[in-house]
Amino acid sequence: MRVSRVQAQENRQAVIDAASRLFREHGFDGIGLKDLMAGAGLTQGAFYKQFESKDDLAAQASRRALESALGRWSAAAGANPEDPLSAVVEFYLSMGHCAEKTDGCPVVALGSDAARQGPDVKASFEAGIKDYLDMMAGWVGKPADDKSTDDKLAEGGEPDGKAMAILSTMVGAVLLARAVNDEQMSKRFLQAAAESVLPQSSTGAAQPGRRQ
Amino acid sequence: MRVSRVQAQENRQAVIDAASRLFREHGFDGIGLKDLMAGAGLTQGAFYKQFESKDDLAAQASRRALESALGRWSAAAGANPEDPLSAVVEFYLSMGHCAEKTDGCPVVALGSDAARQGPDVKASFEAGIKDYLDMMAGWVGKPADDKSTDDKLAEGGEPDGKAMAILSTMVGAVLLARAVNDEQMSKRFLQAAAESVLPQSSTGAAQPGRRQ
DNA sequence: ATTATCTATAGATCTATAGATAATGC
DNA sequence: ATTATCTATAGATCTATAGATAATGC
Repeated sequence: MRVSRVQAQENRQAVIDAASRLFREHGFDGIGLKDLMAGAGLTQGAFYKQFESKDDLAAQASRRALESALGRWSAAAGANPEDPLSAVVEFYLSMGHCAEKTDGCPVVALGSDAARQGPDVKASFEAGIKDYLDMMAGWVGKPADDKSTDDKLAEGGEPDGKAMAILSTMVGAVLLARAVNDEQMSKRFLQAAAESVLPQSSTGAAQPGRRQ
Repeated sequence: MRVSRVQAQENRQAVIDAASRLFREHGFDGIGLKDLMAGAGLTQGAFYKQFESKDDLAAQASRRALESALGRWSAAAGANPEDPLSAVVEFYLSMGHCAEKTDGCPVVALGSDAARQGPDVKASFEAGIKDYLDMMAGWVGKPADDKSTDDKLAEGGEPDGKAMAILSTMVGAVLLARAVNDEQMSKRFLQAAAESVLPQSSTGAAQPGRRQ
């Protein structure tokens, strides 16, 4: 039954990957160790050789989820280097992302839950959120600033307030859009948020004010 | 052991009140029927004479939490009739509200959870969110519009996009502020959001850019 | 007679641990 | 010899139900 050390490391990564999706789908309290391990094709008994506790896995999986989300931002931005912010906003504030709880933004899927977790999970979110902000900082406001959010906070200075406000609007809009039954209302939230953070351009979605 | 019908109705309301706070504190999956009933001084056995299921209570408690939150908006707005939006924003985007998970905004405390719930819970959130938007609609944009968000959606028209964007920013900022360990970062999120939704005025919080 | 609440319990599930197994790694 | 995973289980907790109790409401 024993596997090689290399295989054991691969198993560990597979559990973290599966958990990063399963937690987003069901919440930290909505899924048990048995199903988390089954998500990687293992049984519950192998859990405690790999992780200290469920909380430990929650922290690892949160970090993984945020990293994966940042990768999608990166991909969206790379597909439109002329206007990366618009590209990210268009993807993030879409009905597709709104419906995609399992693979979508972990801040929306687990933000309310994270607020109730211990410092390890919050540390994962904090690091991931700083990565979001650092990426956005290159797209809004003063373009020649390459300090990280961490550096700015350490200096007692300002992290990019504009990036923080835009991220808040995006996260809040998807959270609200997912909390209601009315799909039309969800669309309006996404559209209103997109118009608010990209005031100059049309948002690609249904034209505001147009009827058919 | 039996109590009067009047008392039974009071007990029911007490359970809903307690649950509206306990669910915000622990999440829908983070607290059981025993503790929910104990929150109103009752035992678990009385639950199913009062509610159909835990999901049923979740929907009732969500409605109650949203109503209570709207009451606090109303109170904040009434305390400053000259500028009700600023009054609400100042209260909502404060570190006090950020720390106050149990009695704070249910969209922030339970939004991620609500997205995973059934249509009854989402209906409670939808109704409460529409109430938020209707209240804000009087403070932003065209002032002479007294149509409800429901009426606007029914006509296929626009609910107030500005109100939706502001609400998204406020909700997202508190969600993000609560998901990180670093208190300084939390403050920055609240401040950045306040500056974004109230661009003209100073925000009462620490002066941006000032050091000591 | 009805019924709101109580105690008690069924049956499932949860986190965490214990001991067996079989393949790795020395 | 070590150890990653397995099966099995302890002990707690979960939702939901059953039956007892005692006060209400007719």
